[in-house]
Amino acid sequence: MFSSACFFMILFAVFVKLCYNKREEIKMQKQEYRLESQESFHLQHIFECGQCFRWNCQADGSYIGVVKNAVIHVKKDGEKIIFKGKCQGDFQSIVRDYFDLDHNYDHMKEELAKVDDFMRKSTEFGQGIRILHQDFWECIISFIISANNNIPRIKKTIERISKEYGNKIEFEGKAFYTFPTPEQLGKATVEDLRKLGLGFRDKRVYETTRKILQKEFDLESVQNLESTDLMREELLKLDGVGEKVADCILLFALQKFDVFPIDVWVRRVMNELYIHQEQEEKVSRKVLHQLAQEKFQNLSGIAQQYLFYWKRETS
DNA sequence: ATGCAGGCGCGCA
DNA sequence: TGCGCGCCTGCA
Repeated sequence: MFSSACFFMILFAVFVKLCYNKREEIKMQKQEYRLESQESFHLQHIFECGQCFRWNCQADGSYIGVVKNAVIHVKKDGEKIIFKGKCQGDFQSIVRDYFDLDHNYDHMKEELAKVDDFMRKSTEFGQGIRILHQDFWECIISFIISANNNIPRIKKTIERISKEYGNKIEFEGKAFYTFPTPEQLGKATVEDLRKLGLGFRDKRVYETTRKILQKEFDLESVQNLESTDLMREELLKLDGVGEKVADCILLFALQKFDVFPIDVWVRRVMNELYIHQEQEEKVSRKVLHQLAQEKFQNLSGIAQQYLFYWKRETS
């Protein structure tokens, strides 16, 4: 009698546990979108210029990544670009928005090339770069994780978070996982995050998620603030978001092309080209921001991407 | 093996 | 306001 009661209790506990772990199943459709040609669109330039963490190169040089609730496989065939994917909603508009296809990069490169010879060279070198229009929430968490970290490890960590807390999508015979929503990530404790390899960033991610869930930081209203400075000010209130991370979020999620994120590489290249000082670390952020503003003006963020990619790939 | 990687937050002047 | 330092972890 007692043991059978025990048995049912255990069964019930297992059932509850299963329900708790069960994740939302989403109705997905396979889709395709083709472009006959597109200015400034080189896969390696786009995905390896350090702006994103969820794209992986395939054996044939194509890339697969997860964007919001979609899996996208993008491949170039000469001038043609073929996007295949699985998503809910309009695939074409997801692709056009994410790959920022309605901005003219040729025009921006022309403007930057006029600045000086360095910019002419770096825009030629990274000729196929585009600034991806990334999800605000995902971008916040991803760049908090990027602090004092390297790209392979950042990618691994984000992958683990998605696998643990996101939704599964089957595509081309493989499993992919969406980046968790704030609600989904909110299930993780600091200890859970530590186990996923976030290191000392665990508390920062936990605290930022909490602030967002409790609307101490409202994702919608911050995006609708009237100036970039006000948005930055709000971002800086988040745990783990300093100037560099805030600027990356503004550039990569909110398309603030005039924002100039300064990391060690950009510091290095700016010093090498424009400052010529032995102790590069000593040049203050303020001076570098002023310099960028003077030279690149409203295209500072774009310029940063070309410089970064150029420096990374040639040194 | 020790240092370092796409910083941040803290304590201290 | 502006510095210096410690920090998880994995990889060279």
